[in-house]
Amino acid sequence: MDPRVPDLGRFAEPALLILVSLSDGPKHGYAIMTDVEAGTGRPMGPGTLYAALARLEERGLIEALAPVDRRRPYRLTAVGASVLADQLRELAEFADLGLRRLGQTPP
Amino acid sequence: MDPRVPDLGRFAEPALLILVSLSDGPKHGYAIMTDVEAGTGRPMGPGTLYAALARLEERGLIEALAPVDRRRPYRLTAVGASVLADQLRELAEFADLGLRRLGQTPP
DNA sequence: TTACGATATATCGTGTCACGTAGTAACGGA
DNA sequence: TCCGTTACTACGTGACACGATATATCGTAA
Repeated sequence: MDPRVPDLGRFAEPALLILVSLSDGPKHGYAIMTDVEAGTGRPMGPGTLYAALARLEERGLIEALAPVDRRRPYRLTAVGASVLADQLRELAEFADLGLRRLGQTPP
Repeated sequence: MDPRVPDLGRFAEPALLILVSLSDGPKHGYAIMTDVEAGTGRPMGPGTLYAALARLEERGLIEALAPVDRRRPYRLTAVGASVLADQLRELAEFADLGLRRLGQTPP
C-alpha cells in the first residue's frame, strides 16, 4: 500500500532556488516563479515565494530595485552572491561525497 | 551592523544528511549524529535526528536492523539508495548550474 | 466592448518539521 | 563510587513551506 514514491519533501529550499534564479540577473517575483518551475518541474506558489523573498531581503541577501510598472524586481547583493557561492560549493561537495559513497562516481 | 553572516537557515535537510551518512554502511543513531557533525561541522541534536529517522523508516527509505546491545542500527533500503542517488544527482546538477551562473565554473 | 486568460502581488491559515532541552539509563574507567 | 561517554526518548516552541484566496492590470480575440 501507499505506492507513492516518497520524495523526501523538499530537496532544495525555496531560498536557494530563488537565489540561483536571481544569479542569472535581476528578476521580479512572478518571473522567479516561472523560472523556478521551468527549472525544477515543480511550481512554487506565491505564498512560498513572497514570504521567502521578504526573508531574503530582510537578511540582506537580495535587494529590491525600483518598481517597473507593476513589477517589483530584486537582485542579488554582493553578500547574497557570496553566501550563495559558498552554499553551492558545500552542496556540490556534499552531493559528490554521497554519490561516491553510493559507488556511482560519474565522470 | 548585524555582522552575523546570515546562513540561510538549513542548507541541507537532516533527511539527506542521514541518508548520506548511511550510504557508508549501516549505523545506529548516535553514530549518525557524530558522523554528521564531523562531516558538516554543525551538530545535529537528538530531537532532529530521531524524528527524521522515524520518518525515513516510515517512508521505507531506511530500515531498522536487529538491536545490538543498546544500539538500534539502520541501513538504507534499495528504494532509499535509489531515491538518494536521484536526489544527489539533481542536487549536484542544481549546484553546478548556480555556480556556472555566478561565473565561478570550477573544473 | 467585453470576456478571458496571463501577469503580478498580497495575505492568511494549517500543518510539518527543525531544533533545543531535559530526562533516562547503561557502561567503562579513574 | 563518581563521572563522562554512549544511546535513546520525549516534549515544547517557533519557523516556515505550501495551498488557497483575493485583487488588480494587461493583452487579445470574439
